[in-house]
Amino acid sequence: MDKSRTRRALLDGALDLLRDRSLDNLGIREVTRAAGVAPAAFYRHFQRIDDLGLVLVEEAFVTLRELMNEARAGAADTDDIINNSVTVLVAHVRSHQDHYRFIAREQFSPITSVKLAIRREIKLFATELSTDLARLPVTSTWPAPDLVMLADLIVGLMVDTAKRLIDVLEEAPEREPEVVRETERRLRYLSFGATAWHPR
Amino acid sequence: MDKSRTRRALLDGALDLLRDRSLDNLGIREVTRAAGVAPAAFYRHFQRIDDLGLVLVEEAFVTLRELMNEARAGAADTDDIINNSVTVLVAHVRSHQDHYRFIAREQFSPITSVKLAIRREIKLFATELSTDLARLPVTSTWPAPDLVMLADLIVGLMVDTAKRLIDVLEEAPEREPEVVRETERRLRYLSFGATAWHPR
DNA sequence: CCATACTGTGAACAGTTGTTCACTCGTACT
DNA sequence: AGTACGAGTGAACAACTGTTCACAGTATGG
Repeated sequence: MDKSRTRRALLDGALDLLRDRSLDNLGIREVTRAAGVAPAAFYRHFQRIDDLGLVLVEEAFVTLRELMNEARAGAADTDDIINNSVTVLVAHVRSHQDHYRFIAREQFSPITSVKLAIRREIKLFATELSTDLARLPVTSTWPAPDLVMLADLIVGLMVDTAKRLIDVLEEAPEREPEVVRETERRLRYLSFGATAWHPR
Repeated sequence: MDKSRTRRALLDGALDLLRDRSLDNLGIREVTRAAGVAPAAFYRHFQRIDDLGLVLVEEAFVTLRELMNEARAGAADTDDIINNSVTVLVAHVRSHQDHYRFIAREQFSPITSVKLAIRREIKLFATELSTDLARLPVTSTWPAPDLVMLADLIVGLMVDTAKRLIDVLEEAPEREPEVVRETERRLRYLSFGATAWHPR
């Protein structure tokens, strides 16, 4: 009947299974079963499991852009930016756990199309972040490559934090504040580094 | 006949398959086939595929410690340390590609025992690195937590670099120097950061 | 030199997989 | 009102999976 309806059911079912399975090992029959649909129905929406994966990647990064916008909202001095960013990141990871776990895991996926898509999106994300950095007083005079470098370092830290958060959330939730503080420290370290850095 | 002989064959066969498969999706039959051995033989050496994975993790980190020792060998001023470290890392990743790819990929493995083992080893690795950092002039006065933080940042960078290197090596080997230069810059950024950092 | 322990074998098991097929509807458009 | 489209079905296919089993061969130790 409603095409988009079962499509969503397939995506959600897949995302649910991907909680403790890798995309590489995700069976078409499993997904359709989780979606409450006949196996053959899968092919009305995707050709292969890879396509399903690509859609999930796209979805995940849509939420990442949401994150960016939220974080940009309250911008004061550097320290506030850091604390605010981390708070927003934590809240976001918490409410989109499945998507974050998925991209963290499939970042090195043997399914090349998915791996490449994720890498491309992360690169894009870092570029956007670097244009934001260009507006800050400390880094406003830096040339583009240096901005990208710093943005890459920050994004790497974010990915790492997301990974830690997911683990902590499902294993020892009471240790969450600890992760938050750790991340803020590291981020502060990176931003202090900017004051000592001589760009070329 | 020779027990350790087939055991190695199984490990090597697995490592070979893991080039474009995730551990989660690695079949026992596949492994025995790659090792040229009957399926049932697998159970003489490992109970489940997880155990095989744990052995591979251990092997990978043995080579990582080799790396550490090699890198420690030629230590001069900070700039030399950076260049030397990166050179050694590159050489090492090149000659142990399969192991590095494996740990990079399974760092987020759905197979929890393997994931935990990797995380534990990385943590240990960072701790060792931090005691090395304590010997450097810039960081000698830092308290332990700050040293660990910096070590974590560096290790994170190394993992990231290993990942990039593997991709570059099998997709566009001519761009290797580019990755090397990029990594040196980032590492230098992190070390410059140390001069501006106020530990507490 | 014999007996014991143990690695590797090949057959068998029931279960699951991806993919195709002709099919039945319900929907939307003419 | 009727028709053409296409989403979802259920059965069928051969191929593969993990695991067990009794057995064969060989090395080791008494």
